[in-house]
Amino acid sequence: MRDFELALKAVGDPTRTRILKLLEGGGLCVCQVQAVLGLAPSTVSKHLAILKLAGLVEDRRDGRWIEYALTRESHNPHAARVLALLAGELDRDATVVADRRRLREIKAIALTELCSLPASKLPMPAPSIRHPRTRKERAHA
Amino acid sequence: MRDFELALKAVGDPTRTRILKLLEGGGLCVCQVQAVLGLAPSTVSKHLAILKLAGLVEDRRDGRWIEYALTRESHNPHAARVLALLAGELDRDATVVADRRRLREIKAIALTELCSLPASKLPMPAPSIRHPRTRKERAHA
DNA sequence: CCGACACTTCGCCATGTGACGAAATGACCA
DNA sequence: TGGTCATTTCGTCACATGGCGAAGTGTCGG
Repeated sequence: MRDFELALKAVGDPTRTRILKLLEGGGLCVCQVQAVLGLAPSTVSKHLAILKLAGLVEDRRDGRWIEYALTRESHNPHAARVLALLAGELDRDATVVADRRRLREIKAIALTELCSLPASKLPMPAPSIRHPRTRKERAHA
Repeated sequence: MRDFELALKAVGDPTRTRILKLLEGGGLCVCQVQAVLGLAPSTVSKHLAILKLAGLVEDRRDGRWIEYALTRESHNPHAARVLALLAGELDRDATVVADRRRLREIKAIALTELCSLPASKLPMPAPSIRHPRTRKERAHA
């Protein structure tokens, strides 16, 4: 039951759902995911770690980058069915569609220059989902 | 996406998973679910409300009792597929099996006397999952 | 009507979670 | 070897969540 819970909790978060839907198009490195979502690298990394722990995703070092992809053979027996469920859902969802469009634009940028770009230079501002106030904003209030 | 998130978050909690697996055997009233899980009535009620909001479950007043059952036609378009996923999972899970056994014993008791029984008189102590300390226990510490 | 009873709502507490920035890690290149 | 850069880890904060008991709601039987 624990494995099932892990997998469902993993997909149950909207940010992670977005990541998984992105990965349906093939493996991506962290900085690409980050560029699409517009979140801090540490945040993206944590989400990927959770997905990995749940057995939905596996990582592979590729030189300086680490590529994440949907698992083919998971250590979690429930993972395949959960991924299959997701594969049939949300393909018309506004956020998912926007994310895919944004991903296409980002894939056009070489990895070597992608990560050094400031967020403001990326194609379209990132659509964030739910933001507790940042440290700076808090200080201002 | 919100609907999908709601449905997945709903199933992602182990207590609610247990409830849904119980309901696969047919509709139940709150007190029956409560007797199986061994949780406070208010807790069970809250979980059922969450499942209902997610469109996984519907309720029907039956005199003094309220019967909950898995939805046939949900207001949530994702509900059916999530329930279908669940239907194929966890049938060998230890907790689920124990819950079903316990449910059979509880169904043998008439509703009229079930709710008035103290928890200690029910067949087998309830297997609870994760318990923060109760108010009383806290006071004692 | 009024008490009993099934259930829900409310308020509270402890713990979990998702966001961030700063510091640590680990791989490449000069 | 030392610097740079992608990624992870750590510490912190605001908010969400799951549990409980007490009080409220609504239905039946007397």
